[in-house]
Amino acid sequence: MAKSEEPSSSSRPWQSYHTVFTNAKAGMEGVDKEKVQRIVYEMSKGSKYFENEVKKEAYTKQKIENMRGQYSKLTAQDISHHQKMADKRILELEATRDLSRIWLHVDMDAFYAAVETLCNPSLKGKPVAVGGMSMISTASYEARKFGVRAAMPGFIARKLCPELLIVPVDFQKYNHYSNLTRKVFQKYDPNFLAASLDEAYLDITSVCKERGITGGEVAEELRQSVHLETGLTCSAGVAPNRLLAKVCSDINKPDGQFVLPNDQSAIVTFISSLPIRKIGGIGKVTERILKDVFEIATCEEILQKSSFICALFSRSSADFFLSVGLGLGGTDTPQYKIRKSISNERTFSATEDEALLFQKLVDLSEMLSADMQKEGLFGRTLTLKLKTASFEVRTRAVTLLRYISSSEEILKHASNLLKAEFPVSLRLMGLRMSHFSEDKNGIPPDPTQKTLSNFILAGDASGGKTSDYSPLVSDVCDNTFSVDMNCCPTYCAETSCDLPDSSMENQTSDSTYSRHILGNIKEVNETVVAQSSEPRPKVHEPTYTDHTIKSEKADSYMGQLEASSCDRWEIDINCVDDAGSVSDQKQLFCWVDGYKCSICGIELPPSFIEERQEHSDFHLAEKLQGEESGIHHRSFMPQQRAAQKGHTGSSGRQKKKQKSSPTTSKYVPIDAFFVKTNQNF
DNA sequence: GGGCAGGAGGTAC
DNA sequence: TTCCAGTACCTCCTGCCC
Repeated sequence: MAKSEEPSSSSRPWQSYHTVFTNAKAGMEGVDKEKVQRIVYEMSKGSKYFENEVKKEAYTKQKIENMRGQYSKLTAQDISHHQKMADKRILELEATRDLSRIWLHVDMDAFYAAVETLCNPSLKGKPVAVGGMSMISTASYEARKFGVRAAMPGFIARKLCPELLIVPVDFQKYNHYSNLTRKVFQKYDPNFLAASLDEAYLDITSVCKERGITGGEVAEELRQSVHLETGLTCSAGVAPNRLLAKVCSDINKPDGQFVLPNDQSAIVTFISSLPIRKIGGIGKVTERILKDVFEIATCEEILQKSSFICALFSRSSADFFLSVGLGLGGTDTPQYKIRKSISNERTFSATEDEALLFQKLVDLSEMLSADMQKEGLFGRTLTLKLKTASFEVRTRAVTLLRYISSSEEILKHASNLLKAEFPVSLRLMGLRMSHFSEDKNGIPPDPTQKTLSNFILAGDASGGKTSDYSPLVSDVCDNTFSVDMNCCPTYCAETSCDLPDSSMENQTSDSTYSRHILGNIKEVNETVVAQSSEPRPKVHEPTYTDHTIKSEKADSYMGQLEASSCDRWEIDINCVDDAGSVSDQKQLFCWVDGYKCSICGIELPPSFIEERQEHSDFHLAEKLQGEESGIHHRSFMPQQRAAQKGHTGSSGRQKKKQKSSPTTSKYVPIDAFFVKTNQNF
């Protein structure tokens, strides 16, 4: 959008198409950047991907403009104040400097491509890329000369280098060779940190001391050993910390090494001219922000602009930048790394066929469950990731009260998240599980912990075992994907009934999100009959004193909510009036002649899907809330109170959901800027 | 104010 | 011809709740 409108870029529009593909990478020094940029631009132009990139670019520009505005508003007094803070912080950070360790970073050279070449010598000396037409994982150094690189689509790579040989990925092979390299690494540091299949950090302090040799000598020996064991070459960097070691390993790639002595003045000299982009954690966007807002291009300049950094960034971001300016990085060896999440995602041809999308979700659920079970993991936050046909990425999450791992349970909750997005055309779906149980059996780590979930569960003070879970997959399959597809845009198939007994845990209230959304209808003492082909259990007649909603009741709520998602539902309300008599009311909601509301007569054509949905929801909520106000004068259980408050949250969540659309131009506060601060450097 | 949750965005490989 | 990945981590924000 904006970029092609700029006069400077009108004759060469590709120059303002900011792609990572022109960024310097080892082996790409002599590449004709302009040519690469033009080809990438021309191959991308007009595609949905391109359009999305343009949107993202506009977002970044806005971010930069906002920061520039803040920057220019800083008064001399502000700057002086922040300079003092920065100086103080720099002293504090400097005090943490540890020059006693020697770190070695090993990086295999074009690992996947090298393994393929090793296994198939006919590839030697030829431009090789590992991956497919849609994406390339690694490119050989011969291919890099043409501008081909990792994370580039194969069809663009082929355009850049018509002779390019594209080899499919084979992780079995890479794992095998990776294990061979790791056996070597282990000899030098049994606790080495594997950053990926082809990278590792080794603390070689002890080896150097014990054998009386330098870091450079260890690196030389290790590289030879790796080559002997695998036939592959690697590059190494030796430095006092991991951040610098990683930078160093890139300097003499391929098959080379660089040593930065454990000496502060050497570090200062090294850092002074180092481009910020060389630092792990500073990517395309961060680099642009630092350059365009602060005019910072090298690490040294970070310190020169430290007052502005402290003024405009959050504490943790500022700390990260100042550390980079000082050449500080990780020197300790973490005892163990705890997995935080596990996920899988798949890209496919864009489709809005809900049955097809559901099948993909089934596959993902099974894959995720299998992966979790392999590692003995139980999680309670499930995140659905979607990429629309226009490359817009959405994530939708739900945190459950219980830790789960079975594919049925995953699918049940994932389905609810997915159906709330319908109708939608997707090209990618993914599932991520996080919030793992410390206990391998899925028992919450600390039931007394003061969390909202526990608060809601407090009614079950006995801590009794939850009832066996009855998979609701059939519900999901039968109801969710066969109903009128004007489905509810909110996650509403989950219910949030009162939880006076633990048996409810499984069937209900396992969604904070739904708790918010459903808070407004949950206190209604009624039975709602969904118009579903699925036979529903018979529901008992509730009374004043009947706070205990059994699982069947939960099921009926579920039916109600599913019904609310549709264009037609019927409420069958048994409400209790002040005199204690029970009245029976029925109200049918449907679209008469396909467009007229049976309740209020408003006309909305079928194409107004969201509007109709909102309208349907409105009547349902109106009805239920009306009854709620009439029948509930009794005191609430704690759980009920929580859920009542959750009600007010629904609007916030909904609002947020709307706001989250990437198409919405958002004002981004300065603090919204992100910088990765604690990687294993 | 602090913790939690959901969502977005950035980064690395 | 083909037409932009998958996994995992992190920070930050907003909104809500206690």
